[in-house]
Order: sequence, then structure tokens, then C-alpha cells
Amino acid sequence: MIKAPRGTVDILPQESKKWQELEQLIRSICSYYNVEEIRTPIFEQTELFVRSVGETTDVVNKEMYTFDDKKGRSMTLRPEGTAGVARSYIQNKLYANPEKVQKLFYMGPMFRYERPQQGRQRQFHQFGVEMIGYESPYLDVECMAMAITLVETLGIQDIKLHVNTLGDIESRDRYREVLKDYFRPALGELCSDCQNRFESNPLRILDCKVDHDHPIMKDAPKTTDHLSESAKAHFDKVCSLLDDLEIEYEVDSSLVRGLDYYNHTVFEIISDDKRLGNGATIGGGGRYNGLIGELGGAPTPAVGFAFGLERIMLAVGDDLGEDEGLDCYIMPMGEAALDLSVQIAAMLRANGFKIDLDYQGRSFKGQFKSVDRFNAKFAMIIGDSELEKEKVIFRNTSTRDQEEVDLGDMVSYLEEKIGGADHHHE
RNA sequence: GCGAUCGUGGUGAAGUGGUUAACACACCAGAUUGUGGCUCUGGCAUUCGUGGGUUCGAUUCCCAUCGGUCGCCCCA
Repeated sequence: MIKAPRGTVDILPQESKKWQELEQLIRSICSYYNVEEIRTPIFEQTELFVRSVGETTDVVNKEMYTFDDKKGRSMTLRPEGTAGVARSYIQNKLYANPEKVQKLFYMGPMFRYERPQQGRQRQFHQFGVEMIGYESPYLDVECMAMAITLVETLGIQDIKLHVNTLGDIESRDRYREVLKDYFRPALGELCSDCQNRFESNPLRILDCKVDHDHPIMKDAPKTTDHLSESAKAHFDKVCSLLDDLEIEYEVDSSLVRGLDYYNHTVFEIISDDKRLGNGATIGGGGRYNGLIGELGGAPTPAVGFAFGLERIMLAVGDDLGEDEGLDCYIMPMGEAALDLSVQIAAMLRANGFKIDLDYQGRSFKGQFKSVDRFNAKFAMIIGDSELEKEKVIFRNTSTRDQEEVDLGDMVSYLEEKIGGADHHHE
């Protein structure tokens, strides 16, 4: 049997309803924030991700789905959304828009080759927002506020916002070197993960669970001691704006993000919602002032965040996907009735009603089971005697009252009972 | 990538080196060819993730492989 590739899932109808509802909620929040959708390709030239996400990161090193196309060009299924948006911003000259700040969102599948487990798949979905073109801390905070609004609207419990600053690009890079100098003499005493981190992302050493109690951790240099004046001012402003908006947050100096393009503000949304397991990051983001310049555009400041939709779904999936049910399930008894039922179904559907019917000639009992399963408001019974009289029987499934209705009066009957043709969109 | 654990019908799950693989739910049919959510009766796994090995014989033992779950790493 051919199975779906490891780490991928089929989203079946019942789940699909939930996804649509979640996506709809996200879209409406975006519209309140005047953030518009951008759709970029699902694969890009490999170099885009290498240059943006960073050559030494795990995402690029171990987790990319990379392949050569028929002309031998290296392509990669996107592992995240920011790089493509940044590329598109440059390529399509969005900087030429008279509105200085471009507020964009994307939503769709991403791909990373990892060992799957709950809340982690090889094809997964992210929603992300990018605010490009302005370096003000106001936008950092707008991103965080939007992210918080989103998780609160969704009803995710026990939310925490962790924030940190990596400083501007110069101070971030300088701090990195300071840290490496600090740890280098004791490198042999650290765990093997940390020895790898030393080259790839030395900031992460500070957050190591294994070496947490090693004496060297205590006096490790802090980001905040290596900030330039302007970087410090930026971060202070971010914090005071969060205070003004009464958004609760926690400064977490060990918070580092795994992608190289971040500088200044970084943040994560962590939830202890029980439905997620024991504590999980459901979203995160930060500022990436260097990225667009790095990709060949004019130096352009930007800030953004992304959410993992599977993780959100784990937390709130049970609350989504309400089934509104059919308007009417048609129960033909016999073949002549079935022929007429097909006509009736087509006519009622064209009038905006949600209709299904039995094609299998099952018994009354069997057909009524489908009526229940599809949560139909009415069952329509058509048999020989109805055919003779040119009437159908509408049976109200909750009251169990039934009425005979002339073939010509079916639409007005249903409209009277359950509202007009657009009753589903009210 | 590393470590652990699991894999039996549509679902949840028992089970054993040897003819018919429990049970429950779901599903279908009949009792009731024209009225559902109750009851009763019957049907429903050429097969125990896949491939190979040991054996007279394997769902059961061994190996490999694939997949799920959890921890680490990393991330969303």
C-alpha cells in the first residue's frame, strides 16, 4: 500500500472544516490590522534560504528539502516564509509603494526534514506577518500585539510572551565573538551539543539544559551589556510600549532565535495550554533589519512573526469545526422516485439549499441513519404514492412533524421553514 | 541525526508456536420493501504494518524495513 510520506498528513473533511475556520479567523484579524496577503512560491532557489536563514543553522544544514530541477538548478521547498516574502519585496519593488511600510501576511505549507512527533511534521503550516520598511519599535510592538490578539482570540490558555534583544547587527556580531572567547577555554567541559552550538549558534549555549549548572554559566557575558546606545534605546522603547498597551511580557535573556537574520527585538509566544503537552512555543518572531540588504535589496528594516498552525490546532482544534448540517436529505423509495429526486436535488441546490440524497436504494432505516449523520433539518420522503399525487413529504427531523408539499411549492416551503437561499451566510 | 517504545478488522482492544483470531463499538441486512435514534437475529479480519529467516508449521521466536508516539537536538 502506498502511504503518505513520513511526516505528512491528510487533512480529512472533519479536520478540514477546522482549518477553514482557523484560517478565516486569522484572515479577519489581519484585516483589522490592515495586513494584506502575499502568496509566494512553495519552492525557491536554494540559495535564497542559505543566504537568509543562515548557512550554519540546522534548518538549512539538516532540514531542507532540496532537489535539482531538470536544468540542474538547485531548488528547495520553503522551510519558512520570511525569505520568500523578502525576495518578493525586492523583486517586485514593493519599496516603491508610496506607503512606506508594507504589512503582509502569508499562510501555507512549509517543509522541513525532521523526525515527526506531535506538533511537528515534515509538511506543516505557518501563518506569518511581515512589516517591512520602517525600523521603529512601534512596529515591533504592533507585531507582538497582533500575535497576542491572535492567540487570545483563539482562546489559547496560559500564554506567555517572552522578549529579548540581540542588539543591532554590529553589537549582535560583537557579542557573539565575546561569547565565543569566553567559552573557548572551557569548551572541552561542555556537552557535545554545546560544542556544536559553539560554532553554529553560541548564544544557545546559554540556554543549555545539560550545562545549565556548569560554573562557567554564571558569569557569562550578557547581551544587555553589549548593546550600543541606540540598540538599548530601541529595546527600552519596545518594553515601555508593551507596558503602555498593558501587554504582559517577560524579558528572557536566553531567548535566541534559530535563524540568522534576526537582530534587535526577538520574541516568542509560549503556551502552557494543557492540550499542547507540557509547554510549547506556538509562535515567534523578531526584527530582521539586515535581511533585505543581504539579499541584494536596499538596506530595509523589517519585523515579523510566524505561528505554527498545527500547534494552534492542537490547542484549539476541539473548539472549531462546527457542523451546520444539511437542509434536507432526500429519501427516494424506489427507482422512479430516485429519478425524480435527482431532479429535485438539482433544483433545490440551485436555489441555495444544502441537499444530499440516497442513491443506494437502502431501507427507510438505513436512509434515516444518513439523515441523522448529516444532521439534516428535513428529510424528504418520495415514494410511489407521492409520485402519484405529485407531492413530496417533508419531515422535520427534530419535531418529527411531516407535511405533504406540492412539487411546485418546495422552495417556498423550505424558505419559510429555514430562511432564504443565502441563510447560510447570514 | 541520537535514544526509547509501540504496530492485530472502520474504531477501541484480547490472544496463542499447531484446525474456525475473543470481545465491544461502528457499519450493513432482516424481524418491519413506507417512517430513524429502543430491542432481537444474522453478516462483516483468505488475516495479525511490510519483507526475509528459524520451524513440519509463525500473528506468536529472530533480523531487517516502514510507520506512529515520547525524550534529546532544533523549531512553528
